[in-house]
Amino acid sequence: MTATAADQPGTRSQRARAHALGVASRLFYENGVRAVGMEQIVDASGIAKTTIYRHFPTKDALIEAFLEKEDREFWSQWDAVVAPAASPIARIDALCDWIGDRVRRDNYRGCPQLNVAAEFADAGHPARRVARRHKDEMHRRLSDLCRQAGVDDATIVAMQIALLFDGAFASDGRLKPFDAGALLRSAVHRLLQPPA
Amino acid sequence: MTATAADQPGTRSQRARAHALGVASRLFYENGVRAVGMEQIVDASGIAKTTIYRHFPTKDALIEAFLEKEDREFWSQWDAVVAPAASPIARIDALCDWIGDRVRRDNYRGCPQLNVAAEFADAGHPARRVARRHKDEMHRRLSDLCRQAGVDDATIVAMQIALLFDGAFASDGRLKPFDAGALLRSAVHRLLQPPA
DNA sequence: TGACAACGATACCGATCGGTGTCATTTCGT
DNA sequence: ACGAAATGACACCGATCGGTATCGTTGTCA
Repeated sequence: MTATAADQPGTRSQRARAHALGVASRLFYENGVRAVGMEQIVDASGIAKTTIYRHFPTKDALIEAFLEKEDREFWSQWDAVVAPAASPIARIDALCDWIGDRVRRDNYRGCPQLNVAAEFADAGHPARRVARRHKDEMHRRLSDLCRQAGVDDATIVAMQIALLFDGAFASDGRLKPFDAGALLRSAVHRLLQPPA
Repeated sequence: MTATAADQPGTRSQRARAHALGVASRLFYENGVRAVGMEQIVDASGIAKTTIYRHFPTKDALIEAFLEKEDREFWSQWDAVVAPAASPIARIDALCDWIGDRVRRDNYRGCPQLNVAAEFADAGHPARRVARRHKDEMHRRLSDLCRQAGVDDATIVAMQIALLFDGAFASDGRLKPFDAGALLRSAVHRLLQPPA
Protein backbone atom coordinates (compact mmCIF):
# COMPACT_ATOMS: atom_id res chain seq x y z
CA MET A 1 0.00 0.00 0.00
CA THR A 2 1.58 3.25 -1.05
CA ALA A 3 0.48 6.12 1.18
CA THR A 4 -1.58 8.29 -1.15
CA ALA A 5 -3.75 11.26 -0.22
CA ALA A 6 -6.02 9.05 1.84
CA ASP A 7 -5.75 8.40 5.57
CA GLN A 8 -3.51 11.33 6.30
CA PRO A 9 -4.08 13.17 9.57
CA GLY A 10 -6.68 15.89 9.88
CA THR A 11 -10.11 16.52 8.46
CA ARG A 12 -10.85 16.13 4.77
CA SER A 13 -10.62 19.88 4.38
CA GLN A 14 -7.21 20.00 6.02
CA ARG A 15 -6.01 17.12 3.90
CA ALA A 16 -7.14 18.83 0.69
CA ARG A 17 -5.40 22.02 1.70
CA ALA A 18 -2.19 20.27 2.68
CA HIS A 19 -2.09 18.18 -0.47
CA ALA A 20 -2.73 21.15 -2.74
CA LEU A 21 -0.04 23.15 -0.97
CA GLY A 22 2.37 20.24 -1.16
CA VAL A 23 1.93 19.73 -4.89
CA ALA A 24 2.02 23.47 -5.52
CA SER A 25 5.22 23.75 -3.50
CA ARG A 26 6.92 21.04 -5.52
CA LEU A 27 5.88 22.62 -8.81
CA PHE A 28 6.81 26.11 -7.61
CA TYR A 29 10.23 25.00 -6.53
CA GLU A 30 10.97 22.92 -9.60
CA ASN A 31 9.76 25.42 -12.18
CA GLY A 32 9.64 28.83 -10.54
CA VAL A 33 6.46 30.38 -9.22
CA ARG A 34 5.65 32.48 -12.26
CA ALA A 35 6.08 29.55 -14.63
CA VAL A 36 3.45 27.48 -12.84
CA GLY A 37 -0.20 28.18 -13.57
CA MET A 38 -3.05 27.42 -11.22
CA GLU A 39 -4.49 25.01 -13.77
CA GLN A 40 -1.28 23.03 -13.65
CA ILE A 41 -1.56 22.71 -9.90
CA VAL A 42 -5.13 21.52 -10.30
CA ASP A 43 -4.11 18.85 -12.82
CA ALA A 44 -1.13 17.65 -10.80
CA SER A 45 -2.92 17.53 -7.46
CA GLY A 46 -6.40 16.41 -8.37
CA ILE A 47 -7.72 19.16 -6.12
CA ALA A 48 -10.40 21.28 -7.79
CA LYS A 49 -9.55 24.88 -8.53
CA THR A 50 -12.58 25.95 -6.51
CA THR A 51 -11.22 24.13 -3.49
CA ILE A 52 -7.75 25.63 -3.83
CA TYR A 53 -9.24 29.10 -4.00
CA ARG A 54 -11.36 28.34 -0.97
CA HIS A 55 -8.16 27.75 1.02
CA PHE A 56 -5.94 30.37 -0.62
CA PRO A 57 -7.64 33.58 -1.73
CA THR A 58 -5.08 34.35 -4.46
CA LYS A 59 -2.09 32.78 -6.14
CA ASP A 60 0.13 35.21 -4.25
CA ALA A 61 -1.25 33.85 -0.98
CA LEU A 62 -0.47 30.33 -2.16
CA ILE A 63 3.08 31.39 -2.96
CA GLU A 64 3.35 32.98 0.45
CA ALA A 65 2.15 29.75 2.07
CA PHE A 66 4.72 27.88 -0.02
CA LEU A 67 7.56 29.99 1.35
CA GLU A 68 6.28 29.70 4.90
CA LYS A 69 6.18 25.94 4.51
CA GLU A 70 9.71 25.90 3.14
CA ASP A 71 10.78 28.14 6.01
CA ARG A 72 9.37 25.77 8.63
CA GLU A 73 10.91 22.72 7.01
CA PHE A 74 14.26 24.44 6.64
CA TRP A 75 14.56 25.32 10.32
CA SER A 76 13.27 21.93 11.28
CA GLN A 77 16.13 20.32 9.36
CA TRP A 78 18.56 22.92 10.69
CA ASP A 79 17.63 22.02 14.25
CA ALA A 80 18.05 18.33 13.50
CA VAL A 81 21.47 18.94 12.01
CA VAL A 82 22.65 21.10 14.88
CA ALA A 83 21.27 18.94 17.70
CA PRO A 84 23.82 16.12 17.90
CA ALA A 85 26.86 18.45 17.73
CA ALA A 86 28.62 19.12 21.03
CA SER A 87 30.35 22.48 20.48
CA PRO A 88 29.42 25.65 18.63
CA ILE A 89 32.16 24.94 16.10
CA ALA A 90 30.88 21.41 15.62
CA ARG A 91 27.41 22.78 15.05
CA ILE A 92 28.67 25.14 12.37
CA ASP A 93 30.64 22.35 10.75
CA ALA A 94 27.55 20.18 10.67
CA LEU A 95 25.64 22.99 9.00
CA CYS A 96 28.36 23.33 6.37
CA ASP A 97 28.20 19.66 5.53
CA TRP A 98 24.43 19.74 5.44
CA ILE A 99 24.39 22.69 3.03
CA GLY A 100 27.18 21.15 1.01
CA ASP A 101 25.19 17.97 0.50
CA ARG A 102 21.99 19.79 -0.22
CA VAL A 103 23.55 22.07 -2.79
CA ARG A 104 25.07 19.23 -4.76
CA ARG A 105 21.88 17.27 -5.13
CA ASP A 106 20.82 16.65 -8.72
CA ASN A 107 17.50 18.40 -8.60
CA TYR A 108 18.67 21.21 -6.38
CA ARG A 109 17.27 24.46 -7.72
CA GLY A 110 18.57 26.99 -5.19
CA CYS A 111 17.01 28.56 -2.12
CA PRO A 112 13.27 28.99 -2.67
CA GLN A 113 13.27 32.22 -0.70
CA LEU A 114 15.97 33.75 -2.89
CA ASN A 115 14.34 32.43 -6.04
CA VAL A 116 10.99 33.99 -5.25
CA ALA A 117 12.67 37.24 -4.25
CA ALA A 118 14.28 37.26 -7.68
CA GLU A 119 10.91 36.80 -9.35
CA PHE A 120 9.03 39.63 -7.65
CA ALA A 121 10.20 43.19 -8.00
CA ASP A 122 8.05 44.60 -5.23
CA ALA A 123 9.88 44.28 -1.91
CA GLY A 124 6.53 44.69 -0.14
CA HIS A 125 5.09 41.56 -1.72
CA PRO A 126 3.94 39.20 1.05
CA ALA A 127 6.21 36.44 -0.25
CA ARG A 128 9.16 38.82 -0.23
CA ARG A 129 8.42 39.60 3.39
CA VAL A 130 8.52 35.93 4.27
CA ALA A 131 11.84 35.63 2.46
CA ARG A 132 13.20 38.63 4.30
CA ARG A 133 12.17 37.22 7.67
CA HIS A 134 13.75 33.92 6.73
CA LYS A 135 17.09 35.53 5.98
CA ASP A 136 16.94 37.67 9.10
CA GLU A 137 16.35 34.52 11.13
CA MET A 138 19.36 32.91 9.50
CA HIS A 139 21.52 35.86 10.50
CA ARG A 140 20.16 35.77 14.02
CA ARG A 141 20.96 32.10 14.43
CA LEU A 142 24.41 32.47 12.96
CA SER A 143 25.09 35.42 15.25
CA ASP A 144 24.20 33.27 18.25
CA LEU A 145 26.51 30.52 17.05
CA CYS A 146 29.35 33.00 16.50
CA ARG A 147 28.92 34.43 19.99
CA GLN A 148 28.89 30.95 21.47
CA ALA A 149 32.11 30.29 19.57
CA GLY A 150 33.67 33.29 21.28
CA VAL A 151 33.79 35.58 18.26
CA ASP A 152 34.09 39.28 19.04
CA ASP A 153 32.23 40.95 16.17
CA ALA A 154 29.64 38.22 15.90
CA THR A 155 27.16 40.33 13.95
CA ILE A 156 29.61 41.01 11.17
CA VAL A 157 31.08 37.52 11.00
CA ALA A 158 27.59 36.04 11.02
CA MET A 159 26.71 38.18 8.03
CA GLN A 160 29.86 37.04 6.25
CA ILE A 161 28.92 33.42 6.84
CA ALA A 162 25.36 34.14 5.74
CA LEU A 163 26.65 35.58 2.48
CA LEU A 164 28.78 32.49 1.99
CA PHE A 165 25.78 30.22 2.55
CA ASP A 166 23.56 32.24 0.25
CA GLY A 167 26.27 32.10 -2.38
CA ALA A 168 26.30 28.33 -2.02
CA PHE A 169 22.52 28.24 -2.39
CA ALA A 170 22.80 30.21 -5.60
CA SER A 171 25.77 28.26 -6.91
CA ASP A 172 23.68 26.43 -9.49
CA GLY A 173 25.74 23.25 -9.61
CA ARG A 174 29.10 24.99 -9.76
CA LEU A 175 30.04 23.35 -6.48
CA LYS A 176 29.64 19.85 -7.88
CA PRO A 177 33.33 19.44 -8.79
CA PHE A 178 34.27 20.43 -5.23
CA ASP A 179 33.94 18.86 -1.84
CA ALA A 180 31.35 21.45 -1.02
CA GLY A 181 31.14 20.63 2.68
CA ALA A 182 34.90 20.88 3.16
CA LEU A 183 35.05 24.05 1.10
CA LEU A 184 32.41 25.70 3.25
CA ARG A 185 33.96 24.47 6.49
CA SER A 186 37.41 25.78 5.64
CA ALA A 187 35.95 29.13 4.64
CA VAL A 188 33.91 29.44 7.82
CA HIS A 189 36.87 28.47 9.99
CA ARG A 190 38.93 31.24 8.46
CA LEU A 191 36.08 33.70 8.97
CA LEU A 192 35.86 32.73 12.62
CA GLN A 193 39.56 33.37 13.21
CA PRO A 194 40.56 36.72 14.63
CA PRO A 195 42.30 38.84 11.97
CA ALA A 196 46.05 38.29 11.70
CA MET B 1 19.89 69.05 -25.45
CA THR B 2 19.28 65.70 -23.83
CA ALA B 3 20.71 62.86 -25.88
CA THR B 4 17.66 60.92 -27.04
CA ALA B 5 17.52 58.09 -29.52
CA ALA B 6 18.69 60.34 -32.33
CA ASP B 7 22.30 60.88 -33.42
CA GLN B 8 23.65 57.78 -31.73
CA PRO B 9 26.37 55.87 -33.56
CA GLY B 10 25.54 53.24 -36.16
CA THR B 11 22.91 52.80 -38.81
CA ARG B 12 19.25 53.32 -38.11
CA SER B 13 18.81 49.59 -37.85
CA GLN B 14 21.60 49.27 -35.32
CA ARG B 15 20.19 52.17 -33.34
CA ALA B 16 16.72 50.62 -33.22
CA ARG B 17 18.17 47.32 -32.08
CA ALA B 18 20.36 48.90 -29.43
CA HIS B 19 17.57 51.10 -28.11
CA ALA B 20 15.10 48.23 -27.93
CA LEU B 21 17.66 46.06 -26.17
CA GLY B 22 18.52 48.88 -23.78
CA VAL B 23 14.93 49.51 -22.77
CA ALA B 24 14.21 45.80 -22.56
CA SER B 25 17.27 45.32 -20.36
CA ARG B 26 16.15 48.02 -17.95
CA LEU B 27 12.65 46.57 -17.71
CA PHE B 28 13.94 43.02 -17.41
CA TYR B 29 16.29 43.96 -14.61
CA GLU B 30 13.82 46.09 -12.72
CA ASN B 31 10.86 43.72 -12.93
CA GLY B 32 12.20 40.27 -13.76
CA VAL B 33 12.13 38.83 -17.26
CA ARG B 34 8.93 36.86 -16.90
CA ALA B 35 7.02 39.83 -15.52
CA VAL B 36 7.78 41.97 -18.57
CA GLY B 37 5.69 41.46 -21.70
CA MET B 38 6.84 42.28 -25.20
CA GLU B 39 4.05 44.81 -25.51
CA GLN B 40 5.45 46.64 -22.52
CA ILE B 41 8.85 46.86 -24.19
CA VAL B 42 7.18 48.21 -27.32
CA ASP B 43 5.36 50.90 -25.34
CA ALA B 44 8.41 51.94 -23.31
CA SER B 45 10.83 52.01 -26.23
CA GLY B 46 8.71 53.32 -29.08
CA ILE B 47 10.16 50.53 -31.22
CA ALA B 48 7.52 48.58 -33.13
CA LYS B 49 6.98 44.99 -32.19
CA THR B 50 7.68 43.99 -35.78
CA THR B 51 11.07 45.63 -35.60
CA ILE B 52 11.99 44.01 -32.31
CA TYR B 53 11.11 40.59 -33.68
CA ARG B 54 13.17 41.31 -36.78
CA HIS B 55 16.24 41.74 -34.56
CA PHE B 56 15.42 39.09 -31.96
CA PRO B 57 13.61 36.00 -33.20
CA THR B 58 12.00 35.21 -29.83
CA LYS B 59 11.65 36.72 -26.38
CA ASP B 60 14.13 34.14 -25.13
CA ALA B 61 16.70 35.45 -27.60
CA LEU B 62 16.07 38.97 -26.33
CA ILE B 63 16.62 37.77 -22.77
CA GLU B 64 19.80 36.07 -23.87
CA ALA B 65 21.00 39.30 -25.48
CA PHE B 66 20.12 41.12 -22.27
CA LEU B 67 22.36 38.84 -20.21
CA GLU B 68 25.18 39.08 -22.74
CA LYS B 69 24.95 42.86 -22.57
CA GLU B 70 25.01 42.77 -18.77
CA ASP B 71 27.97 40.41 -18.94
CA ARG B 72 29.98 42.75 -21.17
CA GLU B 73 29.19 45.80 -19.05
CA PHE B 74 30.03 43.94 -15.86
CA TRP B 75 33.50 42.93 -16.99
CA SER B 76 34.08 46.36 -18.45
CA GLN B 77 33.44 47.88 -15.03
CA TRP B 78 35.45 45.13 -13.35
CA ASP B 79 38.43 45.97 -15.53
CA ALA B 80 38.09 49.65 -14.75
CA VAL B 81 37.95 48.94 -11.03
CA VAL B 82 40.96 46.65 -11.10
CA ALA B 83 43.13 48.76 -13.38
CA PRO B 84 44.42 51.47 -11.01
CA ALA B 85 45.31 49.03 -8.20
CA ALA B 86 48.99 48.19 -7.83
CA SER B 87 49.00 44.78 -6.13
CA PRO B 88 46.76 41.69 -6.37
CA ILE B 89 45.49 42.37 -2.87
CA ALA B 90 44.74 45.96 -3.77
CA ARG B 91 42.83 44.75 -6.80
CA ILE B 92 40.72 42.41 -4.71
CA ASP B 93 40.09 45.17 -2.17
CA ALA B 94 38.95 47.47 -4.94
CA LEU B 95 36.56 44.81 -6.16
CA CYS B 96 35.13 44.42 -2.66
CA ASP B 97 34.47 48.13 -2.39
CA TRP B 98 32.95 48.19 -5.84
CA ILE B 99 30.58 45.34 -5.06
CA GLY B 100 29.83 46.82 -1.65
CA ASP B 101 28.77 50.11 -3.22
CA ARG B 102 26.79 48.43 -5.97
CA VAL B 103 24.90 46.16 -3.60
CA ARG B 104 23.78 48.98 -1.37
CA ARG B 105 22.32 51.11 -4.13
CA ASP B 106 18.63 51.89 -3.73
CA ASN B 107 17.41 50.28 -6.92
CA TYR B 108 19.78 47.36 -6.75
CA ARG B 109 17.87 44.20 -7.65
CA GLY B 110 20.59 41.55 -7.48
CA CYS B 111 22.76 39.95 -10.11
CA PRO B 112 20.83 39.71 -13.39
CA GLN B 113 22.51 36.42 -14.23
CA LEU B 114 21.43 34.85 -10.94
CA ASN B 115 17.95 36.33 -11.22
CA VAL B 116 17.35 34.89 -14.66
CA ALA B 117 18.78 31.55 -13.59
CA ALA B 118 16.20 31.57 -10.80
CA GLU B 119 13.40 32.23 -13.29
CA PHE B 120 14.16 29.44 -15.75
CA ALA B 121 14.11 25.84 -14.63
CA ASP B 122 15.79 24.45 -17.73
CA ALA B 123 19.56 24.57 -17.28
CA GLY B 124 19.93 24.26 -21.04
CA HIS B 125 18.07 27.49 -21.71
CA PRO B 126 20.30 29.83 -23.74
CA ALA B 127 20.07 32.51 -21.06
CA ARG B 128 21.10 30.00 -18.40
CA ARG B 129 24.13 29.13 -20.48
CA VAL B 130 25.15 32.77 -20.61
CA ALA B 131 24.74 32.99 -16.85
CA ARG B 132 26.81 29.88 -16.37
CA ARG B 133 29.61 31.23 -18.57
CA HIS B 134 29.48 34.49 -16.65
CA LYS B 135 29.97 32.76 -13.31
CA ASP B 136 32.71 30.53 -14.71
CA GLU B 137 34.50 33.62 -15.92
CA MET B 138 34.20 35.16 -12.46
CA HIS B 139 35.79 32.10 -10.92
CA ARG B 140 38.55 32.14 -13.52
CA ARG B 141 39.42 35.76 -12.81
CA LEU B 142 39.32 35.26 -9.06
CA SER B 143 41.56 32.22 -9.41
CA ASP B 144 44.10 34.32 -11.30
CA LEU B 145 43.99 37.00 -8.62
CA CYS B 146 44.44 34.42 -5.87
CA ARG B 147 47.43 32.89 -7.61
CA GLN B 148 48.94 36.32 -8.10
CA ALA B 149 48.44 36.91 -4.39
CA GLY B 150 50.47 33.79 -3.67
CA VAL B 151 47.60 31.60 -2.51
CA ASP B 152 48.27 27.87 -2.63
CA ASP B 153 44.85 26.36 -3.30
CA ALA B 154 43.76 29.21 -5.52
CA THR B 155 40.92 27.28 -7.15
CA ILE B 156 39.23 26.58 -3.84
CA VAL B 157 39.79 30.00 -2.32
CA ALA B 158 38.57 31.63 -5.52
CA MET B 159 35.36 29.62 -5.25
CA GLN B 160 34.95 30.67 -1.63
CA ILE B 161 35.31 34.31 -2.62
CA ALA B 162 32.93 33.78 -5.53
CA LEU B 163 30.33 32.39 -3.13
CA LEU B 164 30.82 35.39 -0.90
CA PHE B 165 30.30 37.77 -3.81
CA ASP B 166 27.24 35.92 -5.06
CA GLY B 167 25.84 36.03 -1.56
CA ALA B 168 26.36 39.77 -1.55
CA PHE B 169 24.60 40.04 -4.90
CA ALA B 170 21.64 38.14 -3.49
CA SER B 171 21.66 40.03 -0.19
CA ASP B 172 18.55 42.02 -1.08
CA GLY B 173 19.35 45.12 0.96
CA ARG B 174 20.39 43.22 4.06
CA LEU B 175 23.88 44.73 3.75
CA LYS B 176 22.57 48.26 4.01
CA PRO B 177 23.14 48.54 7.78
CA PHE B 178 26.74 47.41 7.27
CA ASP B 179 29.83 48.90 5.73
CA ALA B 180 29.51 46.40 2.94
CA GLY B 181 32.90 47.12 1.39
CA ALA B 182 34.74 46.69 4.67
CA LEU B 183 32.73 43.57 5.50
CA LEU B 184 33.66 41.98 2.18
CA ARG B 185 37.30 43.04 2.45
CA SER B 186 37.75 41.60 5.91
CA ALA B 187 36.12 38.34 4.83
CA VAL B 188 38.28 38.04 1.74
CA HIS B 189 41.45 38.81 3.70
CA ARG B 190 40.67 36.00 6.08
CA LEU B 191 39.97 33.65 3.19
CA LEU B 192 43.31 34.51 1.62
CA GLN B 193 45.21 33.70 4.81
CA PRO B 194 46.76 30.26 5.11
CA PRO B 195 44.88 28.20 7.70
CA ALA B 196 46.10 28.65 11.26
C1' DT C 1 -31.01 9.33 8.95
C1' DG C 2 -30.99 13.87 7.92
C1' DA C 3 -28.72 18.40 7.29
C1' DC C 4 -24.81 21.07 6.61
C1' DA C 5 -20.31 21.78 4.91
C1' DA C 6 -16.84 20.98 1.92
C1' DC C 7 -15.79 18.66 -1.91
C1' DG C 8 -15.13 17.94 -7.43
C1' DA C 9 -16.41 19.16 -12.26
C1' DT C 10 -17.22 22.31 -15.71
C1' DA C 11 -18.05 26.28 -18.06
C1' DC C 12 -16.88 30.73 -18.24
C1' DC C 13 -14.81 35.61 -17.65
C1' DG C 14 -11.75 39.62 -19.40
C1' DA C 15 -6.95 40.30 -19.82
C1' DT C 16 -2.70 39.26 -21.34
C1' DC C 17 0.71 36.19 -23.27
C1' DG C 18 4.30 35.51 -27.29
C1' DG C 19 4.21 35.91 -32.01
C1' DT C 20 2.65 36.97 -37.13
C1' DG C 21 0.73 39.27 -41.43
C1' DT C 22 -0.18 43.33 -43.93
C1' DC C 23 0.96 47.58 -45.64
C1' DA C 24 2.10 52.36 -45.84
C1' DT C 25 6.08 55.33 -44.60
C1' DT C 26 10.69 56.55 -43.96
C1' DT C 27 15.58 56.21 -44.27
C1' DC C 28 19.84 55.37 -46.83
C1' DG C 29 23.35 54.09 -50.29
C1' DT C 30 24.34 54.88 -55.05
C1' DA D 1 16.60 61.03 -57.82
C1' DC D 2 15.65 56.43 -57.45
C1' DG D 3 15.20 51.62 -55.59
C1' DA D 4 16.13 48.61 -51.80
C1' DA D 5 15.71 47.93 -47.07
C1' DA D 6 14.12 48.68 -42.77
C1' DT D 7 11.00 51.10 -40.22
C1' DG D 8 6.25 52.01 -37.60
C1' DA D 9 1.24 51.19 -37.03
C1' DC D 10 -2.31 48.05 -36.41
C1' DA D 11 -5.10 44.18 -36.63
C1' DC D 12 -5.06 39.70 -35.45
C1' DC D 13 -3.96 34.78 -33.86
C1' DG D 14 -4.56 30.70 -30.51
C1' DA D 15 -3.16 29.86 -25.93
C1' DT D 16 -2.96 30.75 -21.40
C1' DC D 17 -3.27 33.73 -17.42
C1' DG D 18 -5.63 34.36 -12.55
C1' DG D 19 -10.06 34.09 -10.87
C1' DT D 20 -15.40 33.23 -10.47
C1' DA D 21 -20.14 31.18 -10.78
C1' DT D 22 -22.95 27.27 -10.87
C1' DC D 23 -24.26 22.90 -9.44
C1' DG D 24 -24.32 18.11 -8.44
C1' DT D 25 -21.78 14.82 -5.21
C1' DT D 26 -19.60 13.24 -1.13
C1' DG D 27 -18.11 13.01 3.51
C1' DT D 28 -19.13 14.08 8.43
C1' DC D 29 -21.30 14.55 12.70
C1' DA D 30 -25.43 14.98 15.55
